[in-house]
Amino acid sequence: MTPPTEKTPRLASSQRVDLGELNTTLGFLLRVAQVRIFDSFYERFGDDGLRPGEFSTLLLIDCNPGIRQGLLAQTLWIKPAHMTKMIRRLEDQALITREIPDDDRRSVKLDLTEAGRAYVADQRLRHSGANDYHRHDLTPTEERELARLLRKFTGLDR
Amino acid sequence: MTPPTEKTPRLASSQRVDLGELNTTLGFLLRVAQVRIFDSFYERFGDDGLRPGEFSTLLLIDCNPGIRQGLLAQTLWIKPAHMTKMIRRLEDQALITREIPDDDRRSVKLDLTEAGRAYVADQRLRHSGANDYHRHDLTPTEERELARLLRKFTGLDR
DNA sequence: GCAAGAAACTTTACGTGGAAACTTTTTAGA
DNA sequence: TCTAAAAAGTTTCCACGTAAAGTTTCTTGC
Repeated sequence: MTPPTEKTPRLASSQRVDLGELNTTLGFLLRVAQVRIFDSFYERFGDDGLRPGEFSTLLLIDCNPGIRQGLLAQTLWIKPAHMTKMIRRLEDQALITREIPDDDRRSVKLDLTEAGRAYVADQRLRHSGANDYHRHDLTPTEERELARLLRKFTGLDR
Repeated sequence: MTPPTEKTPRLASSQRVDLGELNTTLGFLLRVAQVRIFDSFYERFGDDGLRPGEFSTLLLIDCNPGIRQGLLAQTLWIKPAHMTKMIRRLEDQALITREIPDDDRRSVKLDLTEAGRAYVADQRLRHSGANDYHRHDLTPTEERELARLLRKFTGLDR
């Protein structure tokens, strides 16, 4: 979703800046957190050309075979116009198949190919493997709590 | 930072999708949270044409008068090339002033104009005002804890 | 004190994701 | 059943933010 990004230069001993209320502004904190985790993602997966949106798309098709393209887009909060392009890329790489079902010929059903399943299995290992992709200062408990709060904040838990 | 965005259509009773491991994937959760909060931001501030990045930039200049442009960019994780354009826009609106200091004529020092200070004061009220911009299911305690965890996750607390 | 390199932006050109309009298929209403 | 409206994707065009290269000003080593 975000282009592979060059690191923003970060001074070893950056002058002190008063963040003021940004320190407690969720919008700001969420953005910084996302920049950080996306950078980590590209550090690990950038070589493959795999992007966060593609990764989550593949994972979701894997968990929900035959899912309709629109529902996929809604779930991942990806705009339909963008989803169309992403799906085409994945199809070009022969990772997924598109099928127009007879019961509704407007829609598109998606499935992983054999190669797609293998690819997902492989990337999944790299993603959850223990290395510095997940490096941060949170304890495992805090990490789970952060995930819980985010699910509640987003409404994903409902 | 993100363009004003049309709402992704969200079905009232969306079919159930198995999120699988995305349910505990910080990258995914952070992205969804950010989409959500940016949408809220535009709902409230979109009319003014004020964007999240501009808002935080103005806040930071307000708290750190005379801050250098590069340090501002580092702090907000905004790329220098983009910061240049944003600063120009804000200068065109006469909200800030750019000054080339004599002790280092490569750099740029930033300050709010009188109009800028008034504008920030005004928007700050709207931003922290109690209305549905901050609507979510978190309790106040949970919201503070979320902010704390995000600061720790990002390293902003160090 | 002069050249070589670094630092702090700025400019240009581009890629990604989005809004709006379009196509095709399905549903609803008369 | 025939037309109007809605639904699901797709296409086109555009804006935002980035990378890479360029400019000017400092700094450093000789």
